[in-house]
Amino acid sequence: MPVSAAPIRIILTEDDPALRVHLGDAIASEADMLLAGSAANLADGAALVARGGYDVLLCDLGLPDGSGIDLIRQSAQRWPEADVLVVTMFADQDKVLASIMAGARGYVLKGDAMAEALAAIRAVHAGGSPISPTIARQLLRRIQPAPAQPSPLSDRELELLRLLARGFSYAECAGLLGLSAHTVASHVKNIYRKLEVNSRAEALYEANVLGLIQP
Amino acid sequence: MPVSAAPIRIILTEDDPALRVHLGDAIASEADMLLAGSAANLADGAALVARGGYDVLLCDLGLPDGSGIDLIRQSAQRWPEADVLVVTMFADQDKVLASIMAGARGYVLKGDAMAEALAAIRAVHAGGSPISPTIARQLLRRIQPAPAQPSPLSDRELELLRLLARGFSYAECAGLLGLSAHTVASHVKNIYRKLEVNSRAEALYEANVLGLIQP
DNA sequence: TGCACCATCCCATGATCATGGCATGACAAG
DNA sequence: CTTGTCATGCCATGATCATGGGATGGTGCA
Repeated sequence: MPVSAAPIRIILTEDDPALRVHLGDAIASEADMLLAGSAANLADGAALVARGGYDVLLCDLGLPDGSGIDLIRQSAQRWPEADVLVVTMFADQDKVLASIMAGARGYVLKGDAMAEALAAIRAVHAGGSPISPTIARQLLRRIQPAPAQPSPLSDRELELLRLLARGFSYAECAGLLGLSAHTVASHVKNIYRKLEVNSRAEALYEANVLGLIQP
Repeated sequence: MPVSAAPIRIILTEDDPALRVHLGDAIASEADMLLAGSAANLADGAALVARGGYDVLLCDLGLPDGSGIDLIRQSAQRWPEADVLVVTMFADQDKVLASIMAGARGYVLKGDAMAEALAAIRAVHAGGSPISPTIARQLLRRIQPAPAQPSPLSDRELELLRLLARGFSYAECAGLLGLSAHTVASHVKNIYRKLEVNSRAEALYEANVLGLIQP
């Protein structure tokens, strides 16, 4: 008979006492879960995070002494293997997104049945990210390449710009492209004119803003 | 009595004849959907895409004359407002991810009930991205910041590096930071020594690789 | 106490950059 | 034919950068 898996150790930061107790009780009554800590504010939550020893952090955002997003960030930095679920309201899509950008891997909706919350905990611990298609769509917007703008630069100019971005001197670029250094300088003049800049760093910054080269 | 909404115009690229007909029939029999075109290979699919006039592209990946990923890319570039769903097998998680990176907004699983496919079409058309928590997790890995490496640079050095990245001269940086230009040059020497580089562009490149500054 | 790092500042100087000006030939579009 | 772009190439020159060398005072650690 194999030994049972270790319970999911959960810490909870939630300032609403009723919800904190309700969630805490629900977790404590699950055989595969363990309530490893509970906090009512950011400072106490931060102490729990600093101490470690948890698999999942449930984190409310509106805390009396600060934003739960900071706590999410701390957890993600300090314990990147630990999962974080935001405890939030349905209307708070922007906040969910901000939390995800800070390191959360899903959310638990206030007002949902406890069974939903427990399922989200199990899902995130199992390596998933329980998010809605709407949130997923917002995420896709952040990772899918934008439709290409027509580039103001010619292919040759882009080729040279990539070398400049690596830090090669004109002479080195010339060698790499099989040109004269004078030609490189001529291309640079054209590139800077088109991008309306006056230095390499400015050009690289602008090219990055315009999506012309990979950052 | 309000007029009914326009049907979802769907084009389909799928080389398996049985599945193409099956999907096509399912779509055509839905009151809110319209099969706007059907192709059995990449070239015909590309012609459908080029013609436009569709809201959702259903796209198989393994086509006899090339990869459906190219078609997805074309659709995303040419018609960024159109939605794309990959037609794929459950085991093809890597391909789903690659498709999503190319511009798809969800997937339809071969072998699933038609009702699932139709639901996915409606979901994506309604602005969602119907993806599993596992796929979502993989996506999060791409957008969430990696745990910060300890930076070799001091805060002051980082502050200066950000200004250098914008293209400010030493004199300008000095003015902005309330320092002497000599001090700026001294900081630059330290920055370049720590990053083991010899020019601003090299420093910026390296800083970007190390995640020290935002690209 | 000694050492390293941080932050600040300075000098001197060679190397590189940036840019105005010039040129040629090829190609495409009106 | 004219014009503009692209790709290539050159000259001259002032501005800026990069860097070796030097300095001070403050802080933290062994």
